[in-house]
Amino acid sequence: MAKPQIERPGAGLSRRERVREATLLEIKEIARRHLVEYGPQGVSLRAIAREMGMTAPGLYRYVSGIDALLVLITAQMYDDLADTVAAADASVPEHDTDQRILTSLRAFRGWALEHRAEFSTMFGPRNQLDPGTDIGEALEAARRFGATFFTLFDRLLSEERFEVPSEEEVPADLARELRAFADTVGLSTPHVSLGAVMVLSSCWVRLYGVVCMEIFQHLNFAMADMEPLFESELRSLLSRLGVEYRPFER
Amino acid sequence: MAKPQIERPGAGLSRRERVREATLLEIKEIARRHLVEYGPQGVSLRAIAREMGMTAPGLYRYVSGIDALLVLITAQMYDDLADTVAAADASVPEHDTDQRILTSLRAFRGWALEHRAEFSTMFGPRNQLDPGTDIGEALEAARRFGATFFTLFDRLLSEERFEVPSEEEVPADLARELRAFADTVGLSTPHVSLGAVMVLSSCWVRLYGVVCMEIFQHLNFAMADMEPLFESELRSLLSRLGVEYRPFER
DNA sequence: AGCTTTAGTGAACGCCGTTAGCAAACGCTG
DNA sequence: CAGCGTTTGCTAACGGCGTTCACTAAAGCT
Repeated sequence: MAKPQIERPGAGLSRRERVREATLLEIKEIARRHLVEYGPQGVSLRAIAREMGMTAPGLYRYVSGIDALLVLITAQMYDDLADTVAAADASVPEHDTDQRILTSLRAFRGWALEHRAEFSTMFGPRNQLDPGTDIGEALEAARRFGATFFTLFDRLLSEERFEVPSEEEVPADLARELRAFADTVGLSTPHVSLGAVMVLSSCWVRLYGVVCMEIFQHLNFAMADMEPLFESELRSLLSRLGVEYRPFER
Repeated sequence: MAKPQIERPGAGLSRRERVREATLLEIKEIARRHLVEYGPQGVSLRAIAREMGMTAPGLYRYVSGIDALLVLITAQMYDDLADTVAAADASVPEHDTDQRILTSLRAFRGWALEHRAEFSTMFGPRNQLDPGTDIGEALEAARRFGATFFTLFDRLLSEERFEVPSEEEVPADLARELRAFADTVGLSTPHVSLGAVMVLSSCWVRLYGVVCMEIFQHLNFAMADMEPLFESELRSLLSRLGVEYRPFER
């Protein structure tokens, strides 16, 4: 009887590599849980090692330092968020573009609300980590997350939902920056004009603003529930995009 | 010859209280400098004490702990920012409301750019400090800062620059929150309608979003200079407020 | 002059990140 | 199976941190 040759996670890896991958995963999971429970300051190699039944120096076989570990889990969290948004998008019938957009954007806020600590480290200020720390992995994951939204936007664009500003309406200096932006994120296909990129940027900035404002709690001294304000911004934002707003069904 | 009885800073305070106030000030200044130079992690009581030629426990006569110190300097920074914006506003002829608004908002961004570390601690995520830390002082300073902007807005409102949404256009749940907000910040004078508060909130969220995006560097992997995007948002934001946009003269 | 309040110190505790040297386990090769 | 390099994890140690406590010395008041 031949052994089953199914593609399992970790296929093609030696036993050693598999167990190594597993402990690295455990490290990241515990680190993320500590981040949630004790805040960014509360993530410490010693505490993680303690919980795993080993000592701190041992972790250096897996991670080059605490900063690198934080970068690793940040990447993980971007992937998590991207998956959540993609799942929300996929949960709506394919043809109903309006509802898909709505659901996706609300899923973004929803994830942020349920993962405040994570969201804060992902979208809050970059604390200066000592030079030499490879940030590439997190950047790559952030790019994947961004692509989730760009896909949504691209669909709106191809459906010609909203009026796209002409090239003349985009100031020259802004045009240069938008071009660089579009090139980097892979939005430079022929049918995506600079005006469209401008609209996208503006919308993204607004979404980012409301959600940060809520998660970072900068209005909570005066406003108990931020959902109505979010929905209001969402509505105004979507009207710019030619998407029909529908109230949130609870 | 009678001694001059001029109102000096620290008047009415005993010698002891004056020198105490001075060292407290020195502590805060060094703390803030360390924040700028070494980041939020780099602010330590021991380092501050060392620089002052004393030992860390001595600082506990002035500050109840590191968290409290961070709250103190945060308050200081809000005052600093408020002063900067107010000065910008005052630097423009009184009658030229449009230019005063423009200048003030640009001053906000300008201060943020020149004080990234400060801005990040003020407007970034609230890191959870141990319970019992009095956050009141910073909140009070933040309120003073907010008042700077509310004054600008109030002027626009009284000049009837823009169309104010009617009460019916404000959803009920949002209305409740906006009312609470207006009450807390002292905007509940009769001539400020709920629709006006809604417009103000929306504008503030957008300004906050674009500046955070720039300072926290969440687009800098794809966009070198954020000024054009800021100016573009500013323009669209001001058009909503019925304020004439004028390009930035360098 | 005497007494009280205050400012600052030194020692200590328990955290933390990180490095260096060492011993055991693992897994491959002959 | 024996041998041997590689990988893994440990202990010990260094220096830094926040914070508490007991104590001294100075400052200010009566």
